[in-house]
Amino acid sequence: MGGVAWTEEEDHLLKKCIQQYGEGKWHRVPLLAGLNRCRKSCRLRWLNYLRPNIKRGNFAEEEVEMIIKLHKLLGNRWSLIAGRLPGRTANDVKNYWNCHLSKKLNVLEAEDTQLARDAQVIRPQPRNIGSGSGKRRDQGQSPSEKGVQQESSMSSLTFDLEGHNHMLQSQQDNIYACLDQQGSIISELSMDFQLEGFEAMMNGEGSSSQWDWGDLLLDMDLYK
DNA sequence: AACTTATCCAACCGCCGCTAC
DNA sequence: AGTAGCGGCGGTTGGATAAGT
Repeated sequence: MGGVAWTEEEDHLLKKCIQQYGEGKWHRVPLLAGLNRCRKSCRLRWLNYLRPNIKRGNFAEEEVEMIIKLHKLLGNRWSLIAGRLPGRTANDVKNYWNCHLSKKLNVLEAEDTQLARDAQVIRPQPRNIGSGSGKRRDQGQSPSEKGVQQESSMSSLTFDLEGHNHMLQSQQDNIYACLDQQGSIISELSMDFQLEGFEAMMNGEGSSSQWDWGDLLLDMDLYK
């Protein structure tokens, strides 16, 4: 493997530790679990292998389609992509992409380039609403990812940041404009969390780590 | 059977943004 | 304002195994 493989005993110790103390505080896990591993190794082992409900084996056709679609929208944001594939880890998705799909992508991109000449795609503009839950990396991004972010940037609609209320009002205005652009498809979206999040935002409860405006806009893109 | 090449995937590495001090 | 520590992320590595010659 890429490093020193985990033994069954180490797995058992880590599981026991997580069950006892919960996730997080990874810097303490090696000590608490009695493992001679760094915090990152413990976290990775848990997230990619030991965590409950991890789906193993081949990717289903629907999953592959979803990965392709999400990658087109998000670029190499593996954790975000994996977040929408229940039971799959970011590492799994990344490995699958690198092994199976990256080659296919070149072919698809060539086709897309041809299609793009024939049809102009209209996308929602205010893509930087909300802070988002994930990290942002400017370095190490693929050209396609940078392209996605550039495409997603809202250069024409800048927020007046004088006051928080004003900003929230702007967010609402922009999302409504966005909904108009998308043909008001929000009412047809089937996934519960989207509606819950939307209602929560409308009720002034703010966004959570599970949901933000970016999620809504992404879902709208996926819905197309 | 022996060797080479390709593929898979677990683990590691370095960097980033956030937070607390 | 500066910085150390942390969690988290994407890119890369390298051993195991399968497939090909």
